[in-house]
Amino acid sequence: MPHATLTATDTPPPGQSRYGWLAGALRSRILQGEWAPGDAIPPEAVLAKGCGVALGTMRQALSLLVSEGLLERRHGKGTFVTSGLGGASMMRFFRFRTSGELQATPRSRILNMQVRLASEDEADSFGLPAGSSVLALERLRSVGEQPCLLESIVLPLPLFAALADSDTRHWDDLLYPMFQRVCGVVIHRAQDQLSFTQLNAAQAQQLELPPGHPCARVHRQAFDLANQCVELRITLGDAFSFEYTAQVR
Amino acid sequence: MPHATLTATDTPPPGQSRYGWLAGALRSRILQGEWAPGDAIPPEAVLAKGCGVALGTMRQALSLLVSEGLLERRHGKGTFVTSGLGGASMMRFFRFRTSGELQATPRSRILNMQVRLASEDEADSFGLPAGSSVLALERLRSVGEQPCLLESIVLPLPLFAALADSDTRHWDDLLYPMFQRVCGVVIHRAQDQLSFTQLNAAQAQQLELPPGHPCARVHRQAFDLANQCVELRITLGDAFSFEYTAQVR
DNA sequence: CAGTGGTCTAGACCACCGC
DNA sequence: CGGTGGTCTAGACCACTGG
Repeated sequence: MPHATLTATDTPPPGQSRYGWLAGALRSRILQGEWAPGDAIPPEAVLAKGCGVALGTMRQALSLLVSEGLLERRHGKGTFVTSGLGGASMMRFFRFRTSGELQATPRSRILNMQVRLASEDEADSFGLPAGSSVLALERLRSVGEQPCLLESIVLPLPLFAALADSDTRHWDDLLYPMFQRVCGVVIHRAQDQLSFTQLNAAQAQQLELPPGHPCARVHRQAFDLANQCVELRITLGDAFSFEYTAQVR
Repeated sequence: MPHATLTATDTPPPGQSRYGWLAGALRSRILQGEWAPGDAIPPEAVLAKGCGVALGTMRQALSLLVSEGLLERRHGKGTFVTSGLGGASMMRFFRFRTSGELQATPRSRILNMQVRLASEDEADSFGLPAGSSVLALERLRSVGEQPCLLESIVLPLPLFAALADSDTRHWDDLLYPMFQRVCGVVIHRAQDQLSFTQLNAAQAQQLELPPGHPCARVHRQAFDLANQCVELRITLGDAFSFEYTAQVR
């Protein structure tokens, strides 16, 4: 009757270390949804006993998952499944000076939403078969009355179907928490490719800048807990407002 | 007569963990030069015995210094003091297509070198008293015959005096290894602030681009092992060749 | 106070390296 | 082969959290 879910009693590590194997087993249980994001997993001592392994070994396995960003430890409270990226992280690349105040979360307006066929690259990124559908959005973000970022967002479609049927006028300013609430998708990691280009006529009009104006371009791929790409996004903003700090080593 | 240098036998941790205190002691001994960059420190077992502490505790202390980038472990060989940043790391921000081939280390030419008084900001960054001198350089980097990066470099002066007396025509293409060889300065970490601007007339001429051409600007502060800023650098390059990938989380 | 993660010990054995 | 770091154990005690 003890140990409800055991994972190791019968499976010696193949060519791996034992804690590496334990980490893999726990990772599967987390991705499979055994504990929801934000929930606490069982105490170390219980997991260790349940897997028939020493406490230190289990701690080493948990540390691996913590360093992957899948778990968070809170001293005296427990070990918790990560709850995902907050949201406004696009502003990390820009400094918009509206009228002296500090950075605020920009207001969002969806300019356009449509369902269309995925391009080859998109299907590839999302791991979808050729000919699949995606949800394509255009979105304008403004601080005060001033437009500052123009975004083009692509989402894989069976997954985000709930959004396609909703009224974009009621969407939140932050998409990632909404993705989680509405579609159960947790954004866990993103990769941003930065470059500079110039605005075409349509883009310039939306951002209230002259055509040909220099702009910074952020090409983002966002990934869920299972490390599957679930969002492609291109963000454009005034190049002179671009400012980003990178640590080397 | 055993244990040549002991550090812990008489000093219980104040409010810190024991491994944190051990890490601090080892950090001091490293910065003080007890082991040179690239050298191996004594084996874990010896250090642990010498400090009167369990092996696991010493390993925890070493792990801290490894995560700080001060030490590197090599399985079966030993634990080594970090030997510093390689060099060509500026190219991580640009993709210059010269004629199909991949990225090569650009050739360097020093356009100008002078000793001058430090600005207030410079003295501040370097931790120098007001009125100190610095070594100021201008440097052009080229791939093939094509100029691609224009750099303005400032170095604190008692430290880099050996460079002020040397012939810039014989300098290496990579500065950081040369800093280490000639001045004993190990560059360990850097912080790069990216932004966008336009070339003035003089800059444009050096880079063989039109004045006002869009360019990316990298403002770098480089730090030594003791985390002291020892180089300020501003790098300019064609904005449309800029390309950088950032990981979020 | 009971329950959690954090630190520490003293040992054992394994995996990699170079001679 | 001897020496190094890497893994693992079975325990003890400390420090933080919350009721």
